[in-house]
Parts: sequence; structure tokens; C-alpha cells
Amino acid sequence: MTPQRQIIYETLMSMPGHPSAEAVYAQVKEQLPSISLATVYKNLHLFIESGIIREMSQHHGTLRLETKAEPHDHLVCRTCRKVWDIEHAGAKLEERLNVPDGFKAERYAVEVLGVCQTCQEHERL
Amino acid sequence: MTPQRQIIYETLMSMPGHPSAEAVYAQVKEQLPSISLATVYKNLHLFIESGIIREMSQHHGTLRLETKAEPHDHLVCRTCRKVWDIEHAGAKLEERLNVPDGFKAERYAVEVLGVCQTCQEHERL
DNA sequence: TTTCTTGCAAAATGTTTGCATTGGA
DNA sequence: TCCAATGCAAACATTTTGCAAGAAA
Repeated sequence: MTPQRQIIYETLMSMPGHPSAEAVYAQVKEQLPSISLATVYKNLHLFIESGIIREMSQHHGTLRLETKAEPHDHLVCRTCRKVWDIEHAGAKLEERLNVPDGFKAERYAVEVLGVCQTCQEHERL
Repeated sequence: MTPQRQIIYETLMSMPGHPSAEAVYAQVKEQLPSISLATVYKNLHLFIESGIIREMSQHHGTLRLETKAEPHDHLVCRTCRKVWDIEHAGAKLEERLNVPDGFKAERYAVEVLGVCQTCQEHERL
């Protein structure tokens, strides 16, 4: 546990919402002006691998398109990043949601994050 | 409607799952070897703007981190791309889901895609 | 010493832009 | 003719990598 790692961790955890790597870097730089962006990235990946934080978007890095028109839910494998469409849990779902006034909701989808069968088998090896 | 656009559209719609721009390009190139990647991107953006397809991930392009440990749902504005955490719709949600055998589900979150109040106000202008 | 981490710079990836050219309405 | 769309190449943004130097065990 280096001082850099410590500060990156504390800074990250103090940030509300869903910060980007660049945002963490900027914030850390205030305390540690000599920090490098590569170090921030390396540590963020460590934190993700260790499970103390997660990635909000499983597909940053590439544009992924959704061509299916009907509402449906998603199964996302956190290992291989593949996505499967599953039948929508249903319209009653929407009633349960705590959507605040002012937000114009248009689509709902449940994201189920986990590990697919293939990746589970590989993990065992 | 150019031949390129037509073929990009047809190819895209024939692709199962959640294709990337690169995948669409590769597929289109089989029919239209002279197609350029830029043309594919430009057309995909047109399709997205017109509403006939959607982006699966609102945050490709940047790593976004999730530091909150408790399960919660997300409000995502398709205009400004901001994300708000809302209280989780609840554990009963999980029972309703059509998760197939073999997939090891770990986390569930409802993504509510729409337009936030601020962006709605700007749209009106 | 040995190992792990840092910081820099270069490379890699994915996407966008500018612009000259082209092909239809 | 005219305008929008194409294809190329360069620019851009984000992330990753290789590596030499430094710090900790």
C-alpha cells in the first residue's frame, strides 16, 4: 500500500456519483501533483479486480448498438463482457421504481451482472 | 438514401445481439469492399439520432466507476449522459427475472433511460 | 537484494473531423 | 446544377504498455 494508492482510494471513495478515471486523476492531483495518469489507471484496475469497486459501464471503449425494438432485459458477463437479451421482467416493474418527478423515463431494462457459463468453466481451470 | 446507407442498415438489422461499429463495418465490407469506417460511423449516428436504433451503453468512451456498495438502480439521461442513483426497486424484482440456468447472477440493477429535467428544459428552447 | 510500484513516454484503440470528390435528385 | 454523402487521412480522446528508476520489505 503506497501513499499514492492510499490517496487514490480515499479520493475515489469520497467522490459522489460515477466518476471517470480522468476525474479521479484531477482530484488526486490536487493532493499529489506528481501523480501520473497511468498510476491512477493501474490502481483503479486493481480496485476493480479486488472487487472493492465496480465498473458502471461494461462497454466503455466501444460503441455497442441495440437494434431490438421491444423492451427486454440484459444479462451481462463481467468476464467476457458478452450480453444476452432476456425477456423483459414486465411492465409491473416500472411501478416499483423510485423515479423522481422531473425525469422523463423512456425505457426500462434490468441489467443482470454476473458470470456466464463459459466463463465459469474457464475460471475453474 | 444511398446504397451504402441501405446496406449498412440492412446489415446492422440482420446482426443479432449488440454489435459494435467495427463489427458492422467488417460485415458491410463483405458486400461493399470500398466502404469506409467513417461512413459506417456517420450512418450509425444518424440511425441513433433518428431513433431507429439505440446505444446499448451510454458511457462507452470512458471508464465510469461505481463506488456504492449497496444495490441500487440508475437513472441515465440520454442527452447529457449523467447518472443518478435511485433506491433499488427491491429484492422481489429478482424473482421476476428470466435468468437462465448456468448464468451466475451477482448484481441486479434497473437502468431507467430517459431525459433529465435540465435537458428537458434545454430541449424546449 | 528482491519485488512491487511509480512516472514517463510511446503505442494502441476507438472515434471524430476536415475536406476534396462524387453521385443522385 | 446542387447538395448531401462518401472515402481518405489526419486528428483526437481514452486507455494500455514497456521500461527505467525508486521505494519498501
